[in-house]
Amino acid sequence: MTTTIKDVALQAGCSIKTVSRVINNEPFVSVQTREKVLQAIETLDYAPNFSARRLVTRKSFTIGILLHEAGFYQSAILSKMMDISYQHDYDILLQSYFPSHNRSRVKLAQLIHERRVDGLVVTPPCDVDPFLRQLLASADIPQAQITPLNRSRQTAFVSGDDYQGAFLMTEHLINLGHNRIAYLTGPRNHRMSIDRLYGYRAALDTYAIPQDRNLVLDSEFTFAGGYTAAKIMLFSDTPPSAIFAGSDDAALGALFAAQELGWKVPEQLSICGFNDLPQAQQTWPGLTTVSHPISDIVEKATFMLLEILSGRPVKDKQIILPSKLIIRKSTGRVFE
Amino acid sequence: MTTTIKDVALQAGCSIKTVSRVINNEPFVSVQTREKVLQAIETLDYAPNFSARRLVTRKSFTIGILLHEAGFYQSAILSKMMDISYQHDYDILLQSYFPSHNRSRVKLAQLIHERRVDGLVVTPPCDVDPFLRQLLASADIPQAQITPLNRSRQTAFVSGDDYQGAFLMTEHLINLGHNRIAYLTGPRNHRMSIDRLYGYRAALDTYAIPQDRNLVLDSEFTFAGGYTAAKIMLFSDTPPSAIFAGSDDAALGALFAAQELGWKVPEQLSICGFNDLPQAQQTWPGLTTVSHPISDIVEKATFMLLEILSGRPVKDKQIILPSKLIIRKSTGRVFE
DNA sequence: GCCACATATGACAACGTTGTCAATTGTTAA
DNA sequence: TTAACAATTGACAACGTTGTCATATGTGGC
Repeated sequence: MTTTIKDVALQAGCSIKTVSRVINNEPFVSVQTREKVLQAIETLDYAPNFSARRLVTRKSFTIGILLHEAGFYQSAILSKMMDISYQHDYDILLQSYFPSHNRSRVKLAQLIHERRVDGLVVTPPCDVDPFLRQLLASADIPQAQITPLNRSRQTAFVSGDDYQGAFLMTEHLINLGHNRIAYLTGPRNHRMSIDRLYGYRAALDTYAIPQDRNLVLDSEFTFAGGYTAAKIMLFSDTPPSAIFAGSDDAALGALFAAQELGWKVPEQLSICGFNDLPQAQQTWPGLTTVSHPISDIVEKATFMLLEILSGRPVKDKQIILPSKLIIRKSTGRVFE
Repeated sequence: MTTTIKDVALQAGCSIKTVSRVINNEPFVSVQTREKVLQAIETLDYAPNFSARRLVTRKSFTIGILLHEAGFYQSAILSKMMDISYQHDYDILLQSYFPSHNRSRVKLAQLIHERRVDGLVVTPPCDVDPFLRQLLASADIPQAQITPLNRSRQTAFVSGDDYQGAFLMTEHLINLGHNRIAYLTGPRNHRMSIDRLYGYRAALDTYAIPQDRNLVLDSEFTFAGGYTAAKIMLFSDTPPSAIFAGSDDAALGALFAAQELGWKVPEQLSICGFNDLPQAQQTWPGLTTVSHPISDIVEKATFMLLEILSGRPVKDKQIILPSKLIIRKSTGRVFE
């Protein structure tokens, strides 16, 4: 039998309501009484029952995090979220979401409906699923999105600046003397993939470098995608002198392909990516990339959600953080 | 106002208890009544309130997962756990644990005390902390450990075979002609680190290769640890012809160091690791390593926990899964 | 000495479910 | 026909909190 608030009240010689007041730091409890209650709590090793508390307050003190897959990007997100919620006494509930998977949708709808979570942090690429977007839009639950697919909605989000990052990177390559720069895209329905493509194109235009359709290859933001795309590029009659992959995963795949084929990086071929995953600096040569400040992004998004949950007004609900160039060893001057 | 069981009862023209019976699939409800109730649930879009249900059943239908850090290993664990709990209708609660961090301990104790989770999956390296071990041992809560530090206790666990894996790897190197094989350890208080060291030594003994103390270097199971240790080794007067790192992270660090110093892998130096992380095959040259079947381990551990939770007897509570050699390009014949 | 008002406390009703147990109905065996 | 028993149903009390409201108790101003 676990100890309840009644036991504490009995021990402290007061009513359960007074104990409740002490627990919740409510005013109007005399110092002596408070002391007695705290003493009793200590003695009895009492802890309030969350289910009861939740039942009556209609809050769960839990943040749900919607995850599609569990990769590096996601673990970086989780890591930061754990820190923040740890400090704010919120629990974190993991909820997997498989796009276009009916059971998944039903489960999420239940989660929201039953208020098992007070708020939701949505991670990419969950929101590629139109059903999910609709569900979230119509659901009456506080939410914050991390680098969402679609920015037109009214929901709160925090994102990196994909356009600017890609511009910077392309500019960096141009400054190194490259004028045949290949770009490996991600899925065309990912906003970030398109934004990066536009940034790449804008930089080319700015420096008056003609666009070459053959240098833009539709791919996936994965190791395998980058690997395959790079091989296609490198086997072509007029290979590029630099490959800019839209994600680090793809860049690592491209790097692997190049090394497998015996190309020297960066002497014969420059390769760069986007995101600055931990692997980017653990590979040889270190990968030049664009930092995507995921830790900041998650921190801001989670904090935003907590603010919304606590009822405080949030002034800026849509934040885009600037990108930064991270130059390592995988890019270099063009070698004639 | 959300719909409750009362609304459903009213709509279906029966008592709340009968509705409860239908929800919980209890017997002794006539087909007609069940039908009416289901109809009402459908119409009203009703979902039971978890807090109320938890309060009365004293169960939370939630599995807690204790994590120290959120790295790759951990995200592999989460990924699998999400799958399984998804299928079994359990929620997953993330709980961070920072060893020798007092607040962390208090929070965990509360979590258990308040029964916010029905059971706990403990991931490494949380249990290096003696306080945690004591807390878990004295806590009356079902738990399953993943590759625990200490196997002497009565708790359920699933682990890989570290000794055998290291033996196989060392044997592989010996068969390639190596007789100066360095081994980079992990922390000495990690059982797995020691087990792997013993496996390495046993293989040397089996093939009558003299042990050389200078070839065993105390390190960390991290990229930085492997990097530093490899540099020390490679700068020595009598460098090894092969470096066996006790973890893939360390092996990747060693590989980076070797490449930075201009050593050709595997022509001049063989490098191998342990765990078969995804990066192991995304680096060039691909890393020879020992598979640590983390997915199976987590599946078995989680399943075990669910069995315990459901009250079914678990026959084998301590499982050690065999390791397997994964040969890639980072190891080769000794080059004279 | 008394009123007004802030401080301090408790009795009791929620919250929405499941568990207990009694009551009703239907069915089978003697 | 009736006893025995299974199937079906519901009334009501938990579960352990917090919210509401009423009731003390002190305290300062007149």
